[in-house]
Amino acid sequence: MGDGPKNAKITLSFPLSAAPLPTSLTSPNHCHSSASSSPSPHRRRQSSKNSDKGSLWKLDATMDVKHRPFKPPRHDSSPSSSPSSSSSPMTAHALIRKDIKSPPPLKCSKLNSETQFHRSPPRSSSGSLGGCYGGDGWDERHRVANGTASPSQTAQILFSLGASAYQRGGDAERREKITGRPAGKAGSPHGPSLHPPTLHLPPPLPPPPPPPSEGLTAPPHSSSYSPTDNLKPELICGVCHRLFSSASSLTVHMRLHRGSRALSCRYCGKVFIHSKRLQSHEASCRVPGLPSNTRSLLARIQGDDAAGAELLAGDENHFVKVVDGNVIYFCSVCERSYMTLSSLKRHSNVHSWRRKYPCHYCDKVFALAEYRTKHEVWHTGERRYQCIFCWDAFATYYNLKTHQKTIHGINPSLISSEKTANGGYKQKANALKLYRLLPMRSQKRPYKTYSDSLHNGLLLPPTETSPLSLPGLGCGLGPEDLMPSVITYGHTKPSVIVHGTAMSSSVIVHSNQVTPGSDKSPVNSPLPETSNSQTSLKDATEEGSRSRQDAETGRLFHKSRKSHSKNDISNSKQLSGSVGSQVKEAGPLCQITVRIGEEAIVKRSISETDLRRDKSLSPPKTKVSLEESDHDMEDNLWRPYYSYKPKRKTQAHPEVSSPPLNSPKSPLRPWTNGNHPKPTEPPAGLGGSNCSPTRLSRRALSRHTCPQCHKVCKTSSALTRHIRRHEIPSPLHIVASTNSSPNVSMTSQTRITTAAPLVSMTTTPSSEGGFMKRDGVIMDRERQGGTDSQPGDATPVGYSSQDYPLPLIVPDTYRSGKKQEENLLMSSYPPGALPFGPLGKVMVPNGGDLAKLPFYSDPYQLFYGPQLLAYPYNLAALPVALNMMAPGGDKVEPLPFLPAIFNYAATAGPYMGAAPHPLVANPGLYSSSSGSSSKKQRDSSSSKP
DNA sequence: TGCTTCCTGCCAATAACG
DNA sequence: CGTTATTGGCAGGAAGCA
Repeated sequence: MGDGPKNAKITLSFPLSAAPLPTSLTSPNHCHSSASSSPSPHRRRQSSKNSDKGSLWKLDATMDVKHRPFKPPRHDSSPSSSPSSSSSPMTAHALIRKDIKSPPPLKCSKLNSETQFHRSPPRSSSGSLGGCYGGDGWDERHRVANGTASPSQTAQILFSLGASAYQRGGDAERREKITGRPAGKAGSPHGPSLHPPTLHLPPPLPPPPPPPSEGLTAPPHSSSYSPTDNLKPELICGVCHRLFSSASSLTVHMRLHRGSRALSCRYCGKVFIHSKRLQSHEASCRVPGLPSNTRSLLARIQGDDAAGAELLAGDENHFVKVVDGNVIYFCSVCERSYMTLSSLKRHSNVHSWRRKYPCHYCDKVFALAEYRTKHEVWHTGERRYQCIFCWDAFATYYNLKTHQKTIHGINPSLISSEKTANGGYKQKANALKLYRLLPMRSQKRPYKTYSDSLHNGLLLPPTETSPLSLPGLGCGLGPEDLMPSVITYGHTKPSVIVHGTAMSSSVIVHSNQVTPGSDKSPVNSPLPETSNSQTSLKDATEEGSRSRQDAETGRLFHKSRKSHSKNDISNSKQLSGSVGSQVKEAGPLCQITVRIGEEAIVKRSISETDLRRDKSLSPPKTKVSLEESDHDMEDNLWRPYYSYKPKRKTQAHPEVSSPPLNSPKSPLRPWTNGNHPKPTEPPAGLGGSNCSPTRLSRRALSRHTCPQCHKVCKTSSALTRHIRRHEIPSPLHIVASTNSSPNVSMTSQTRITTAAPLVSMTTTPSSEGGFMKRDGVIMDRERQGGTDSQPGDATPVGYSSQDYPLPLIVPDTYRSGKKQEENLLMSSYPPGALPFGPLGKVMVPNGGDLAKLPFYSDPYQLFYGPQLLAYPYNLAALPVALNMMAPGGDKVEPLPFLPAIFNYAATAGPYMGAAPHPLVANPGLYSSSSGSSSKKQRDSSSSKP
């Protein structure tokens, strides 16, 4: 029974980082886990390579793993070998911990089931019923085949059971699952040591009685019936032979066989025998806009109730679960778990690409702003990591660390901070830093406006619902098909990626056949000048932003589409060219991306089904994102960092898609039922859904709808304020509007410009050299955009506010007033832009050693002299030397910055003349940014639903 | 092996809403 | 004006790639 081990292992592995898990653990949990948890697609994905081996994983486990670290382990029955693969922080024991949590090993399975009911009362019941215990179904279906189910089998089965199974109202099978689960577990061949025979529960039942019409869910407490219970013969269900301790219980149970629909969930079809449980379930199940696939996930996860988790509300993009008092957010697409909602949302973009972050210096595009920022460092040559021992500055933390290890023999990581199990960073109080992080030279980009993000979606006109046939895919993707996230990797080059918007999850289909012709088809989309290719690329990347705008503008936008600038037209042409006919018929809710090499480029998006609902609105069927054709670019040119290539450890799991596919369409959203005005946001679509789902879900149902963008506000005042925002033209907006036809209410240009009001702030100065020289390209673009504004040229328009190229050196006026510290530091920067070489690297004027050239000018020095850290370095004294901690004593407390003590000013040398350096004058500015607990709380609180 | 990219908890700044 | 949501940066290790 390789199963046991495999299972255990798998369970442990956790999605995030996971290295492939060794498959050698067996654990009772395993049973438990396998049973209670649903196979995580994600996990499977990870182990996809191993999938054969079977990757049964337990969602719970995953969660636990990630979160447990923060808590003291309850149990550490480390299955011996916790395989703890080095790579993954979570080790087997973590998993086990959870699984084993309460019950002794022997009772494991049984207890679990019981506990689950006890722990989370209402839900638990449903959860358990929900099929957490896949084991049964598994049992039924596959045990037969093998006599034992391998983890992989189990995983598959569980997974395949998917939403549909749950939603459709249980059938006998489901029921069996539930009831039989323990048995299945127990019966499991591998019931390892942890899984003692005692676990053998009475075989759930004789072959499933004719399933009641409704589909039964196992009685919540079914599992609780232990063989040991004294059961009266008369209390045996005549249908399924289940034993009951009381007549009332039996009576309730019989409802199942009667198949009364009255006790089935209106939203997911789950059947309950207790009305209270049903009510409780419905309350949680009734999440507006919750897509079916998410529901299925929820359902599966509910099974985890056994583990003491309680499922909370969620949205299209995620679902929430409470485990041991911790709120955990799960990505609906890959089921990764996150401690904070913000982390989850950030992650979600990886699937949706709702927002794209193009490098301003090359054609790379990133899914996270941070990635781009880091990447751009290589273009700018900025060295922000400064060694406190030798003052050398490095571009990356890695370089710094390497330097300190090799040159100074110090590993800064040893004394700085700690990581969380999920890979997150947790700052230690009084953490020491053996380096200084110099302020960013380049101006931070302004935060994007909410509205923009909210409407990121793409918004294409409602295209018809006609199925999207992707050439190459050989299949038509109907709306429904697209709903679930399907990820197919075909690695040929150009391929099409479809992002399903319906569920926030992205549907990605890489097809080889996608048509070179269509894609690149020069014919259709003659890509004009290559010179524009870049810009167009950026535009393309910014498509999301535009889309957002579009969404905001709503129908207006659609109406105006026809009057779009050439740019759009050309784009559309390109699109049509690229995507070809298939796109035309694209189903709703999706976004089509052309993939080049391993990467994806969003070619265009398709509007949400919402639009479908209101066909009258239906504008153009597809919105074309501007896009450059691939043919211009080679793989090298366009390489979004975030590759869709299946990664070992992450990425969307293929499986996920399937269940949802089959699953009935998600229930209509609240507004779909009636004639409500559509919620402004693109309904949840790729873009829409992703856009601040939370906010939307909370506030979307109000009545105050913006006529312009259909945004819904709760109060009239809010609406008024919102409308005012539409009325306030930004400088760029004005410019754009002047260029565009006055009659065009909203062109893509204007939309874009409005989206980037802040840009104007930066661009204005740009004329005065705000941009670095190496930004010449960008400047040109901008210029074009501002003056020429050729329809076809993407120019600045293509950038959403946050993506708009910004000068590396920003006028003070543009800086946030809060950035006093940075301002002070920035003031010490050498004026003007640094010269850059052909490769975007900083050039050393006299041919000096770049590595030794301080990125920052002299005035920007360390305030503590290296003499304080003479070799051999006395790390123990470092805290004191750095004036970060009080010497000696049990209590180590941070000290106020006391430059006088170390005579920093003297050692630091002259600063900008006689005047002391700002930091010297105001040491408080240097105080570390140790987070305040209050903030923490705030964050945590905010993250909680 | 060296280096880049990815990841995620935490936090600060900012935007939007009530 | 207070609250809440969003955005993006940082840390620093893991994963991935050449």
